[in-house]
Amino acid sequence: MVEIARRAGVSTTTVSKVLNHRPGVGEKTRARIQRLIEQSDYVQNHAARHLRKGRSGLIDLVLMRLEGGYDLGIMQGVQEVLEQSGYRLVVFATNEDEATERLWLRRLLDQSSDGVLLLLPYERVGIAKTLLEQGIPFVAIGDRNEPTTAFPTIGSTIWLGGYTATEYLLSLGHRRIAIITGPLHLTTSRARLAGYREALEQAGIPVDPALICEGSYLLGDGIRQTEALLDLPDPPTAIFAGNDAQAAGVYQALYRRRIRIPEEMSVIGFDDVTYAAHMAPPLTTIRQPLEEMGRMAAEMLLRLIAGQPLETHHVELATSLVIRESCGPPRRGPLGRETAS
Amino acid sequence: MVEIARRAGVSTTTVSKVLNHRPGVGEKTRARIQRLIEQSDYVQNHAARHLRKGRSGLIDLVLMRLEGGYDLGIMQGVQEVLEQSGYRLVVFATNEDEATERLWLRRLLDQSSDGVLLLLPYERVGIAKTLLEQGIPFVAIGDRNEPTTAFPTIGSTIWLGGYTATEYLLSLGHRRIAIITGPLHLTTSRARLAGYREALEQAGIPVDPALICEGSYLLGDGIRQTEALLDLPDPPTAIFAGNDAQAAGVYQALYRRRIRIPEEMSVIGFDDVTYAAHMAPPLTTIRQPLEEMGRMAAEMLLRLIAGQPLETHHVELATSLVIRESCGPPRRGPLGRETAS
DNA sequence: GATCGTAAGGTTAACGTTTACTCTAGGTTC
DNA sequence: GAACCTAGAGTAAACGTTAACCTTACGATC
Repeated sequence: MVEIARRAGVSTTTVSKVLNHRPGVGEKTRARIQRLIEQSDYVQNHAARHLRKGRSGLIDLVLMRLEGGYDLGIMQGVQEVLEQSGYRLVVFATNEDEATERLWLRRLLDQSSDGVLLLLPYERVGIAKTLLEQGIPFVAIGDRNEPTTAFPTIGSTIWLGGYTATEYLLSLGHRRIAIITGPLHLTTSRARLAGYREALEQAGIPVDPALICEGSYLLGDGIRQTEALLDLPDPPTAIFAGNDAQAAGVYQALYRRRIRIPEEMSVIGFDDVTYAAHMAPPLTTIRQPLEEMGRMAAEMLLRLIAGQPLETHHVELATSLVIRESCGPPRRGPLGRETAS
Repeated sequence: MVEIARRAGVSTTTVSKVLNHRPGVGEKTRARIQRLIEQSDYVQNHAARHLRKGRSGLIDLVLMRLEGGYDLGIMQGVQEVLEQSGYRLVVFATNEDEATERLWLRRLLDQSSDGVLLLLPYERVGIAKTLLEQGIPFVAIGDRNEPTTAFPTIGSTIWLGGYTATEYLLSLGHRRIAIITGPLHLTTSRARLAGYREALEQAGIPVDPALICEGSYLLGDGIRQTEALLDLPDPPTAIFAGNDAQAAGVYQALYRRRIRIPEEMSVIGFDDVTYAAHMAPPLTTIRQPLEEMGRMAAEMLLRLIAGQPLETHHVELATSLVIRESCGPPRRGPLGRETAS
């Protein structure tokens, strides 16, 4: 910069003014400096600007684990917005480890982040509280375990999703519908379950506790719980998986026993991650608009950082039913080990 | 920091020495300052250190697109290493767009990155060249289109993978083996194909050009090309997909026609991404040790940044055959639309 | 023609650290 | 006991940029 100033025969102040599009520079001088800047391969030093202006141009996204489902959809949305805004995205995975969380939090406080996107349904070390105290702008994505208005949140209509999924299965004629939930200490899991119950009750069907299984949103749970369900004396005709990963597990377990989808068993998922459409058969699922959630969260955060007021502190996007090919009318009769042809 | 210095009755210099574990401070003073630091919630300002020391503590990972397959495996490995080292991971997707690439490159030059991991098989704007010129440490992951020794590269034995996959199918008795490659302008795609050819030739089987389809590593290509293959007068008994995403496409196309895997068609993939094991049936595939590649790349980069010499500039990790359930002996007779029972 | 306003540009300090260098006091060596 | 060394601590400059404030000159206004 000094170099440019020298070459233009002006002070660095003037160059800085040009660079930052601030007034106080004559038209001719501005043009001349502008040209010089473009000719040289000068790039503003990030650290110095950061130090001086107090903005790092970085946004942290914290999540538990890079998994390629839910998280990836969100990340794509976030990335899209940030790319345009000039902010850079820092990704951090806590691995659900307390020490790692603490480490990250400590590092965050060095003012190297302008804002944070929290993709954690719950946390161990009071991240939200700390961020609030430190006045670091942040937005939480996905329903938080503690409903709060203290900070902005982006969610989706989970309860309704659970209701819709169940209602859809009912409409196909199913009466014995199993659900494999997420961990029930998470509100978001309980919301799905509540929607499921509500739909059943409205249809006048008693809720059978044997058909409610708890998973932890992992594929393995889908496998395990499906096997348990199949071993029931009166197995369900449809399975509602708490997320698409678990639905993939259901597929796998059914495949093992050579039970066909949807002829012998209907399966519905939740999330509509990228691979849901790619499963065989393509998975019918409740769509959460993940990318859009990511986009909105990023946009809200940017507004927060810019000090602009938010219209609402909690945005809830609509879930929707995506009908593909994994659900059909219930089978008649028991599950045969050999498929009826 | 000033505050701490004041409270300890010393100069900031001394505090700085303590913080950076440098000599020149008495044992007692050091302990006293140490205690004060721990008591206060002081965190070193990132920007100032960055400015002074010239290190940002940031590493950029550039990729074309967040996809959740190959890229995710690598990212996980990278993330793991960086987390421990104290570096933060900045993720950037070029979307294969020239303007976006250029934008990123320009931003990178503001010295806000200590190093770069390049997850691009090819690029539009000479990223590698620029990084080289600017002396920014970087490591390329995955085979580059231009074989080079100018910068360090992490790859895997792709050719051998292609060979092994084909050989495995041959060993099962297949004679008509199709391959759906990646874009043939990429060396890495051609390497798979070359391995395939070699295996066939060694087995004395003529290469049938009709069985070689070009895809672009996307699921859709798997679907499209499989359909083309099935419409052949003499369709193959096995399909070798250039990557697992394409294999998923193959699954989908086969599902549509109710062709069973592996009874009527064997499918083998490439990469062994997370979801390969979760497909139904679980996908037999050539494993690239993605996480390890990510880890190694990150470690090499850190060493580069630290100015330590590298043992080798090109590391090639071994691919391996992961046998799951998508391959079996070839079917006898033609493909029936109705499955033979 | 004196006064004022304004636009263009410069001076200087500051952002929070680190580091090269300096100073001081106390101990060691002959 | 003088010369020298060393450890502990401090001073001040520097990293590259920005912003508050100041200066100058020129034109407009009455």
